[in-house]
Amino acid sequence: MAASKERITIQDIAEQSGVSISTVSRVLSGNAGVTEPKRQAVLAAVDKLDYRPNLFAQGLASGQSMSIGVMTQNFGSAFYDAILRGIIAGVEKSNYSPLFADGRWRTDIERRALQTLLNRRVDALILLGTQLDSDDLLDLKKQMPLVIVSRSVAGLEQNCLVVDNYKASFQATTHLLDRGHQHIAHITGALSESNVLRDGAQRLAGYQDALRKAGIEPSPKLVVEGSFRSQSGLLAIETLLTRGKPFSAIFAANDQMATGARLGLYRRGIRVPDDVSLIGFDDQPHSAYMTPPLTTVRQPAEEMGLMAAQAVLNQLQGKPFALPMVSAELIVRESVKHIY
Amino acid sequence: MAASKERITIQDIAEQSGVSISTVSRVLSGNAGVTEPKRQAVLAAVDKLDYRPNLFAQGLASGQSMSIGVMTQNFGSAFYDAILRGIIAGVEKSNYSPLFADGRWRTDIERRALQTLLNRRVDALILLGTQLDSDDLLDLKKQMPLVIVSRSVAGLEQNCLVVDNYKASFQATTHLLDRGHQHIAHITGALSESNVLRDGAQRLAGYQDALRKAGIEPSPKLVVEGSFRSQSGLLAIETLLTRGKPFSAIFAANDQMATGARLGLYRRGIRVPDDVSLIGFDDQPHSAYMTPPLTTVRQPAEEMGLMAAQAVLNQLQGKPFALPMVSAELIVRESVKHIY
DNA sequence: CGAGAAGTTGAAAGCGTTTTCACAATAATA
DNA sequence: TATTATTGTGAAAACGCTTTCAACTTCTCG
Repeated sequence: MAASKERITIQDIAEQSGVSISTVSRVLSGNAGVTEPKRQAVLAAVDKLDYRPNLFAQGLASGQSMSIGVMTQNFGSAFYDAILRGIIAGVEKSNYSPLFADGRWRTDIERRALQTLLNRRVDALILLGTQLDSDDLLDLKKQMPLVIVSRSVAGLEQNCLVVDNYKASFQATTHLLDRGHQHIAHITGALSESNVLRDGAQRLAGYQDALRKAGIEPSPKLVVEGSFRSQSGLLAIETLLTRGKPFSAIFAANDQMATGARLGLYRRGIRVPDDVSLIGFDDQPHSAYMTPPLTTVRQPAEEMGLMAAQAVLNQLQGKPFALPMVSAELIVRESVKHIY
Repeated sequence: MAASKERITIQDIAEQSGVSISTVSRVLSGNAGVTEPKRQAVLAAVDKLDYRPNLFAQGLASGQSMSIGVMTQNFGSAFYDAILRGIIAGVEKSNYSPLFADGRWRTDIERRALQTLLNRRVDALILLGTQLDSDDLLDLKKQMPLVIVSRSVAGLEQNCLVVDNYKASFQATTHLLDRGHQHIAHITGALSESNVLRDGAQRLAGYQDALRKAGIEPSPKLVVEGSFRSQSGLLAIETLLTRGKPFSAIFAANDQMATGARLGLYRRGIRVPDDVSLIGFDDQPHSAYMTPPLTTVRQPAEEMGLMAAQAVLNQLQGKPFALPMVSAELIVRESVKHIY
């Protein structure tokens, strides 16, 4: 565990095993032939002295940092954190290690964080829900392997890993319809924020189209714009109630807002699911423990992280890679009532 | 934004400003006198060419990486993530940048992750709830500035930042007593896990002593050991109910278990707080949105991160530093009923 | 058996900084 | 004014690795 007193270098290994440092470097990097006996000798020395190459020296000499920059938007977001875990797992068995940064959903902060990553000479980049504009992204893409998760960028479709929000949302709404609900409200995610977060818009579209397909014309009175935050879910209930148009179910564009909505209903003494049914989106860890447990749409976040990591690794090795559109899955729990 | 085509080096700056690279280095690092005109010239060149020193070269030459290793135990834990955010904020204005790793509460994984950090030559370390044994930690402490958050280690008291679990727990229990509760159950955190997670034990002690102080002998039948996970909170309700000893309130050692317990009560048709009152610990973001909103103990996680960062930065500069025991605060919401 | 191809190897040249060293220039002291 | 400190400065030596280059072996094949 403890690093030895004196830093040992490639020179030490060379002496210990009676070869030149070039040879040591070669056996360690593996990209050149070395006769077996020398190879063994070097390996033995490495093992004996517990040698660990100096990454700075390696980086300086080779121009590679053996690290992959990963930009999240918020440490603490259940969805993104799960992706992070997936990325860690995916990168684990490679020689690369991830370098994290947090954009905190603010373009200026993200740009600064990106600079830090770039300064550290990351060899590749994984961007989660980035706010950067497409020009910057296209530029980055030219410089190094790139994967963008949870946002699709025109011209970079190859490099984007997104879930089919529309379809998932369509399904969730259909689930409600199948259970006999006719008057279904929707709390949207943030809609306006320029190019970002179009997740919200896609989910809204899925909801509307599902309704139409069932022969129901979506009513503007039943959709209220949220911000993906719990608070906005709470507020949405007030708005909905004030508008006075009755509804028997609510589909929230994410679990946080569903949670907020749930509290709003509780405050008004409206029972879930007896009086109003509720569906969320994301399947946050705690959603399974809500009262009642929340029916929601699960995005395979961890798997997505894994896929992103794999794709980046493949690019790094010049191998082909593909990022299919991943589909989400409805998790049926107890927040939806069957109406007869 | 985009890095220029050709990497520009200190050499370019030297030429552009008509001085030697030594001088450039000096004005940039600031630790040697340079006459004002040259200084200005260099700065101008740096600005003009948008020069950014190569961190590898710097690291190699100076032996410093200008990075601080930060080990968390789980991306996705509300408490730890908040600390992470605090650390980021605290380190932001310095020249250092954080390097994150995830120990996932598994000693072997943590050791490996630590090695990665060490290989990257971090200049200092912040360890959150580490599982490493004290010998390793003492060893690390000798090598570099170190701050350990949320765990106290014998011989390293100076370097540990912990919250007063005992006191907070005592207060939470007292709150229940003050509201007239006599039969208070406790769902503990993980107790047995060797040296780690003694948070659980401290919270248990606080609970017991508060009871005793009120003249109530704590009953073993009312405490059930949990694991800090939601699931164990759910199970605990079953255990408690099976034991048959009545209780009017539950104090869970964290919010996750409180959430689990809440679901358990819901399943049994036991109302909160009408039939049973509930208190948690941690004040997770979503706890404010539970039904009913959960009374809980808030640890100032983000502030703790800030303090940890500051302490590490001070150490790095050879300045004195201190890590006071931070105290938690009871957040009264709606999950506790006043019994008359 | 001999010529060229292929495989091994060490010396040495970077990679882009920081830092030591020696020297020159300036300021302070006598 | 002559000496001695003090500063400011560039050349050059690290820092620890990768990679090119050239030399030397060892194969292959006609």
